[in-house]
Amino acid sequence: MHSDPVASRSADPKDSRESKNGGGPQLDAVSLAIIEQLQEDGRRPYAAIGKAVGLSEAAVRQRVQKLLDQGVMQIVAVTDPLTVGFRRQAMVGVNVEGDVESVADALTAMTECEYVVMTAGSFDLMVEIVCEDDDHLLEVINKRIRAVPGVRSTESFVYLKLKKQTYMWGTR
Amino acid sequence: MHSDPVASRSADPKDSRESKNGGGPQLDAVSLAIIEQLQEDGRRPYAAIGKAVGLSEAAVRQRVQKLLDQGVMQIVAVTDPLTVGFRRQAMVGVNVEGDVESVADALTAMTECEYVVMTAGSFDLMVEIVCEDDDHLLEVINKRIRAVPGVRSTESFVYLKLKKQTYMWGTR
DNA sequence: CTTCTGCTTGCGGATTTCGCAGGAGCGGGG
DNA sequence: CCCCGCTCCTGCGAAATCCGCAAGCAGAAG
Repeated sequence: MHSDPVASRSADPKDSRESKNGGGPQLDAVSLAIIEQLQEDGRRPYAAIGKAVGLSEAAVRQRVQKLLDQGVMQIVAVTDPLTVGFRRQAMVGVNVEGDVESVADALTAMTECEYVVMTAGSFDLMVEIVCEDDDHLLEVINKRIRAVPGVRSTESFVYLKLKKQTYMWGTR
Repeated sequence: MHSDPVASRSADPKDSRESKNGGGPQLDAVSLAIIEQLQEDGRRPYAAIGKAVGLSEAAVRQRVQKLLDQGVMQIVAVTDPLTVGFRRQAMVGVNVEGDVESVADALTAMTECEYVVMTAGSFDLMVEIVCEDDDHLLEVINKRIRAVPGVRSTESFVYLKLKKQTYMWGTR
């Protein structure tokens, strides 16, 4: 099917150039190297980073600040959700009739949706849900997600065990 | 003397039994609050965190260090993979015959697998793949994953657009 | 040629990090 | 009961880092 609503880049009025994915190009090798350093340790001092990538401390500071301001990267603490009290997670595949992007926006607005991605394949959207317990999960999937206009059907994959979760893009 | 923005540690030591899962060193309310601070800004100074959670700078430093050592949390830079040069991503559902965990371990060992989780539902495993281009993705899915002993079948969902990616567990 | 952008060096002061020396609270023996 | 070991917190200097600023330089673009 070619009428897929993938053509967001031309028709979407609020498609700003700073949008998260479409436009984040100009990343040279040095910025890449800086990001790699911060992926190993988000608190590494600027001077140490500068030594590693061949830049002065001030230059690293400026580039990191710009990367942060541009939203290209963020420095945050990440945890295993189970450890912080969220016991039920699930990946939900969603089939949509009509505009996929508007449905995606609606799901993005839900705090329980940690991860929303438009996909090709037998699902139009994949959504990761993080909840506190079974009741919470049930409510989100059956009441909230399926209530979104355009959602045709959903299929749920409840997490049994998280085996791997890394943040090492670019550190290969 | 500090006020008490968060519940005192004497709340209830065995708040709720949970450590059954993949490793839940009981986290009290103060550590939770510290994590929340660092989820907003991974570089926030210890003194500022201490002011927010009602602890001294040194105490915050020790607790953060312990959380890091225990692997409960990590402070890292996260980016949109598209921005750093990985143009093809996919979620892959895997069906397994035999021991699911051994297959999961094999997939975990692959650098291209960013995310591996055992699930209930029509897939036994869900795996997120991050690749540089189409050839790379094709090779990983068709040559490497399907070559793992015990893999019965796979279904791929190629990412078209990443809509949301947050790391705000506990910050609700 | 001029402008603009980005990097470097250098500087000083404010801030933060870090190690270490106590001290308080809490069970478990003797 | 008291002592001991343990854990966690606090306080305090010393060292390192962060941060803003200024002047000079080089390359790219107009």
